[in-house]
Amino acid sequence: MARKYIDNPNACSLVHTMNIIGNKWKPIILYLLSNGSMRFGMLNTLIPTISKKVLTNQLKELESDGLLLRQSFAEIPPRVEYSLTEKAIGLLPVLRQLSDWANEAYPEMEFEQCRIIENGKKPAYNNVYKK
Amino acid sequence: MARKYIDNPNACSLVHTMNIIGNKWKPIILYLLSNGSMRFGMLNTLIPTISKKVLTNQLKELESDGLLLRQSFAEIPPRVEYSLTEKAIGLLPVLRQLSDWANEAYPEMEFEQCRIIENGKKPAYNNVYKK
DNA sequence: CTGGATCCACATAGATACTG
DNA sequence: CAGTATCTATGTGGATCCAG
Repeated sequence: MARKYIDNPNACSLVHTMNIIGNKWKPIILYLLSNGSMRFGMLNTLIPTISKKVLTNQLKELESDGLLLRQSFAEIPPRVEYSLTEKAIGLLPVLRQLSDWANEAYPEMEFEQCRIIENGKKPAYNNVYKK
Repeated sequence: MARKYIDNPNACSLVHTMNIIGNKWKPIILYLLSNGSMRFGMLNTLIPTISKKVLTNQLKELESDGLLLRQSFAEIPPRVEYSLTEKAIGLLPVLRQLSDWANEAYPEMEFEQCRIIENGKKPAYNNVYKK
């Protein structure tokens, strides 16, 4: 037995982090917003395999966890812009390290050939989004 | 619109990382094994709210993704030891940064009061494991 | 002790249609 | 355009029993 007592604030904050961003879509949403704000429809276009319902839900959760700012403009047609909060911006370097780790640990995956979207068309190899 | 074309090996490797470790239990399993190998039953004791079936499944997936080494000893009663691979060890610093981020971004959570287990008893506040 | 097999409950995802 | 509402399908998790 390795130990009987584990004092692990780190484990619990790690769990908390994973509860917030540890799923299929949220890291990608944060990544896509890292260059600036984006509209709902653009996010949906850039992540072709997500449904509107799920995207809506993910954006709500990210907003309620303080990672996203939602700005709704009273126009016709309506416009909603999503952008990262400071909290989320602080997370970007870590996300970068997570992707760096995958590139090193799984060189055979050849991630450099992977695109989300090219010239407005859906990619032929978006299978990484399908688990 | 922020951009029409996104060249994002980082996004895809990030997705891959999250497919591997981005769920409720796997980061905790990796964290618990960071000090050395551990048996199945000990992991189950240290994560009281996981069922055997799910723990088995998580361990299998981690093993097939090259993060865990599984050593089965032909004894009676049987003994199985799990330990981290080099690949997983390379991930530990990033996991540490993820927990650091949560501590900074959510100071009100007071993770330092959170334990997985104390002196062999189940903790009174393991709610962080229940989403 | 370490699981595998089975059954069941529940939550989530997907598809479709609709609305302000 | 940016969602909501509804229904269904899928799958994941929990509990229990069984096996080597």
